[in-house]
Amino acid sequence: MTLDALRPNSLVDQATQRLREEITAGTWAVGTKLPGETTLARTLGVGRSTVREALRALAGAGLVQARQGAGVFVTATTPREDWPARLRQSAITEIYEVRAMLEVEAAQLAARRRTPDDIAALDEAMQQRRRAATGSNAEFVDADINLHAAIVAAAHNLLLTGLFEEFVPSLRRGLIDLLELTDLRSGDSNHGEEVHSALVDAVRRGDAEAAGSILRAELQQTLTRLQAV
Amino acid sequence: MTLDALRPNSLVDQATQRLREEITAGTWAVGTKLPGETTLARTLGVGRSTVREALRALAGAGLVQARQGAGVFVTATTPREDWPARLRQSAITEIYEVRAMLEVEAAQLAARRRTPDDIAALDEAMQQRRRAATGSNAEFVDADINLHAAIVAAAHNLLLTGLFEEFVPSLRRGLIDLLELTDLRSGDSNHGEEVHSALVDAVRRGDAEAAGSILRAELQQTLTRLQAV
DNA sequence: CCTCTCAGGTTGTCTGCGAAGCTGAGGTGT
DNA sequence: ACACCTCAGCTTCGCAGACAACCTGAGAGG
Repeated sequence: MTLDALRPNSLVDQATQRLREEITAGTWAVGTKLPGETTLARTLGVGRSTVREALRALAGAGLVQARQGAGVFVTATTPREDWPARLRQSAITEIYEVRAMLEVEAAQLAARRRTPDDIAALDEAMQQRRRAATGSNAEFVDADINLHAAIVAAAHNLLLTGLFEEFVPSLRRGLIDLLELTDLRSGDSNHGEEVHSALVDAVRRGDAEAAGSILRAELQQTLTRLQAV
Repeated sequence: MTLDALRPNSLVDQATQRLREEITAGTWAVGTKLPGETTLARTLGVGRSTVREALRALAGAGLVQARQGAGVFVTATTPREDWPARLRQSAITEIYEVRAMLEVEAAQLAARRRTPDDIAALDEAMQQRRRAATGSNAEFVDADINLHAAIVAAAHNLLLTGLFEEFVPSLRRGLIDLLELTDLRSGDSNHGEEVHSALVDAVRRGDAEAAGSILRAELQQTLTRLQAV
C-alpha cells in the first residue's frame, strides 16, 4: 500500500511541496533569493525548523542552495528527473524502441571506433553468452545484455554508455518476462547465436553498415514479439 | 568561483555526506532502518536538528524515507543520476552525437506515425523558424530546436520525448555558441531552410527513409562543424 | 490462539538562544 | 573624487529542551 506517499502527512512535506510548486511555477527566478526563514515560517504558518527542513529537502533535490549569512537561493526551477522511476513506469515497448535507436547507431560507431581492447571485450562477452545458454533465463538475459553493453561501450561515447546503463534494469525485466512468457529458448537455448556472432564480426571488420542493419533487424524482431505479448 | 561547492562547510552538509557515503557503501541495505536520530546525533557528534536536516536532504535526494514513530528507512543505495549536471559536463560533440542517434530514428518513426495534429504543429514550427530568421542567434536556435522537438513529438514515444527535452538546454548552448563563433548565418540568416522544409515534407508524405537520411545528413554536417570548432 | 492494552522508543514540531557570516550604508583617509 | 574601513542589521547555522503524534512489540486477558 503506497498510501503513505499520497497523503503529504508531515508539515515539512507540505511546506516542501508548496515551496517546490512555487519554484517550479517560476515565482522566484533562478538566482534570486527566497524570503528569510522566519518570513517563510510566518507565511506558511509553521515553525522555523520546519521551514529549515523543507529547504534542506529542496536542497537535496537540487532546487535551492543556502549560503550562510546571505540567504537561500534558487539554483534550478525544474526538479531533477527521476529517470529510473520514469523508466519503470514506461511501457516496455517504448523503452525497447528507444534502446533500439541508441544501439543501432552505437553499433555503427563501434564498427568505426573499436580498439583491440574493445574487440577482446566483445569476444569475451560472446563466450560468456554461449556459456549462459545452459543457464536460467535470467542468466542468459544478463549475458546477452552484457554483450550489447560491450558494443555500446565500443562506440566510445561516455554519455551514451551512461544512458544505456540507465536502461539496463528495465530491459532486463522486460526480456526475462518475454522469455518466461514465450518459450523462445525452448529447443534453441542459445537463441540468436548466429545473429550476435555476425554482429560482433561486423564490428571487428569495421563494417558499419552491416553492424547497423544486422542489429536493427534483430531488435526489430524482438520489438514485434514484445508488442505481440 | 565554485569554491563553495568544494568545502562541505556546514555541519549539516558534512553529516549528509557521511550518511550518504555509508548508504551508498551498503552499510545499511535497502529497507533497513537507520539508527535513531538521537543515536546518530551522538555518533556524528552533532545536535539532533542537524541530523534531522541531513536526513531531510537525503530524503530529498530519494535515498531515505522517514516514517513517524517507526524510524528512517533506506529506500535506495544509489543516488538519482543527475542527468542535467552530467549533460552540462559532457562534451557538446558527445551530446550532439547521441541526439543525432535519437532524432534520426525519431524522424523515421514520425513519418510512419504522424497525425494531422502533428503535421499542423510541424507547419507552425516551420513558420516560426522562418520568422526567427530575422532575430538573434538565440531566437533562431530556439525556433530551430522547437521544430526538431515537434518532429520527436510526432514519433509518439513519451520516453523519447522526455529524453529529448533533457537534451535541449545543452543543445541550445552548444548551437548558440556555434553560431556566434562560425558566422554561419551571415548572408544566409535562414540557414538550413531548404533542408528542414524537405524534412517536414518527407514526414508529411510518410516517407520514412527520406526523413531519416535528410536529417542524418544535416546533423552529421553540423556535428563535423562542431568538432572543427 | 486471538485480541487488546500499554510502555517504550521514534519521528514531528515549536521555541528560544547564541554563533558565524554576509551585505550595504556611511564614515574615513588619501 | 576615489578607495578603503567600520559596523549595524540582516541572514543562516547549530544546539537544547519540551511536548505531541505515532509505531512497535511484549504481555495481559479473553
